Amino acid sequence: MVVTIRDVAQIAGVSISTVSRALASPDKVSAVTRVLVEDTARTMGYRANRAARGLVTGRTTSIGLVVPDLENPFFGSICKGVQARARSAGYSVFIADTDEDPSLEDEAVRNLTKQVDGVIICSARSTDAALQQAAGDGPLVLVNRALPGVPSITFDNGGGARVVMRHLIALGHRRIAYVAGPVTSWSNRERTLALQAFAAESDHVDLIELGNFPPVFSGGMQAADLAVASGATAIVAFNDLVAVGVIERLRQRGLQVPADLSVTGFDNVPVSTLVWPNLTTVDFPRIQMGRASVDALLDTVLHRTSIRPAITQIPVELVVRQSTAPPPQRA
Amino acid sequence: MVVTIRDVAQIAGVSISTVSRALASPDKVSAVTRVLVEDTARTMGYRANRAARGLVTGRTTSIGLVVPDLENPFFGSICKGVQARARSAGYSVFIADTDEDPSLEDEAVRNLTKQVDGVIICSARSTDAALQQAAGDGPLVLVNRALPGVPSITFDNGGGARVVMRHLIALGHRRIAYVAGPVTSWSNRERTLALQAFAAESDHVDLIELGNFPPVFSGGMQAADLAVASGATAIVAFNDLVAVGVIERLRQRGLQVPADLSVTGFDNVPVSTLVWPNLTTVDFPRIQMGRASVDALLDTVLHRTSIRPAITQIPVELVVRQSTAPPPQRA
DNA sequence: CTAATCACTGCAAACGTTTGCACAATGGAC
DNA sequence: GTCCATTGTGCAAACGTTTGCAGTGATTAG
Repeated sequence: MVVTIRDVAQIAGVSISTVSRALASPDKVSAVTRVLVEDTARTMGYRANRAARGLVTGRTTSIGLVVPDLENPFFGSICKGVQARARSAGYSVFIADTDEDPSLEDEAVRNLTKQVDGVIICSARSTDAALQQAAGDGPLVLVNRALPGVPSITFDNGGGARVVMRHLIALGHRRIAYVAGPVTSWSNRERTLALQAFAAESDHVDLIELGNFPPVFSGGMQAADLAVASGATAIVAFNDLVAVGVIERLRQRGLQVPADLSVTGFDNVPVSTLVWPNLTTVDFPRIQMGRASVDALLDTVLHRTSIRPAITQIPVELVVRQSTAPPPQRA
Repeated sequence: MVVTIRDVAQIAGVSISTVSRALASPDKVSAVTRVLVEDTARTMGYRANRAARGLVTGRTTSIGLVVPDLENPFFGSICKGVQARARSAGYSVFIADTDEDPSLEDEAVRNLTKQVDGVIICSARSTDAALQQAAGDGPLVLVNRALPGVPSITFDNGGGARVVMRHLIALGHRRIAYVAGPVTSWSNRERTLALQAFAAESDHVDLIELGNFPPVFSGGMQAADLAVASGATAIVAFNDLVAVGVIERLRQRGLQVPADLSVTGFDNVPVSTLVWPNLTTVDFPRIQMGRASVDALLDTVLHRTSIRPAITQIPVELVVRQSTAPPPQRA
């Protein structure tokens, strides 16, 4: 039924060791046998059994990827990057969607750990302790979350927050409202701290924190009215979806963006160019991040680089579109 | 280092066969040994090596999922459904993103076939012949594409197209433009045929086919002007993204939706509620489709049901929102 | 009390590879 | 012509499981 290395060896008239070597490490056999074996294998449609190979080598040439929500385009992009890089390195990707549930996340990691060469956890919702534990059980890379002692790839959230503030202040805004994301979100914490710091060291700039909101459209709808009441002339939203929600609510109240208020987002997801006005936002190169995480993981796996579990920070950049403008002139 | 079944057996004071049976088929050992083994295994942190098990059983308890583009939320949802259902059945999911490239798709399928129990291909871009071939190499389920002789899960594209037409005609529209998707798209073909048929059998209804456009925002931008020139009062777009593009271009030209023209989409992706006006569209229950595809696959894998490679059709429904209204009164 | 059945457990083979080691053949240096 | 190094190949063990088969007691029927 299925063709094994034994069949190839028999047809080619060599031993199975030779077949194995011809295909895996071509420089260990003579040129003529290599060609012979390669041809035989190809015509017979032979593909090495991964389970058998994994059993003896102890490696699976596959990695695990854990994400909170595959439906969220933010994570979709990261998956895409991970998948592409993994393939080009000859690795396959196991995927696990945790539905934003920390306990499912822990379980997924535990399940994966023993059956892959390494695991990438994206925007981990789990506790530091659980992650430390997981890192001890096998190669692990954290994406979009930093944890000392564990290799981590993050976006420069602080830099993104600062460049947004600089942009708004340059436009002339002095009262700026922040619609924060979930308290449990690591990146929200990073952004909040950077916004506060930047506001504190700028003259005559007030940062108004409106509180924490769900990181989705409806969260923005909720926050918009608070922002208006606060007298802010610019609103920094936790992410693009929230920004879109804010804009929609302002529209309903008859307020114009950016004429009456400026609004910014984070992430630069596709929807930011589908709404009117197009969003000024901070681009997070997610595919690149996916790729970088695979590189970091394979680095650990292959070279056993337990030396420097570095925290890599990927630079981000401001994308200025139509949702920001100078504040309205005081009457 | 890593704990094997042998270690568990030794500590528990039983043979490895007993450990294996206690964990895999608990009814084959006595109650007391079962508990003993289970406890020992748990405290030792034993997890069976999948490769070893797969080697002897010939099954991997994992399935492969091939999608054209993980960044596309349409496929993200399907992945989510597949993943969830697979987990609850004890299966893991290998994922492969083909970047919309048919040859990458073929390769991905070939790579996966030998290392998983079955493969699900989502919106296959490959040729019928290649798919037939793949179906011969192992269990295969097609999603969002129908192929005789291969188990397929599809949306009721025809039904969706008809319900849109009925809605627009009921509103009073008589000149309806269709912005078609890629010629290579199976679902586009299905929708086109249904629209044509429905228009043909309705009195005084003209279906204006504007041609094929990229299934994205810019495709809608391109098509909008043609639609206006055609004198249509309603525009049926191939999908939601195209519909959003159409609306944006109409807005730029000072035309109001739905006052001047009605616009509809397909898919009901999240963005359809983020734009103004919210889109009237056809909801495609994608997560459900993902789940159904796993069920179909496991059906084939487990019960070896080569009897009826059925083509399952998932019903769809119209979601009426703000982008459709009666046509403007003739002056 | 004997024989037969039954429930439980252990032995050992098998799954398809990779790889350390041994061996054979070849070629070059002296 | 001898010796050594080099190159290429094969043998066989090992990886961690599952599972058919056989064996051991215990239980039950006669």
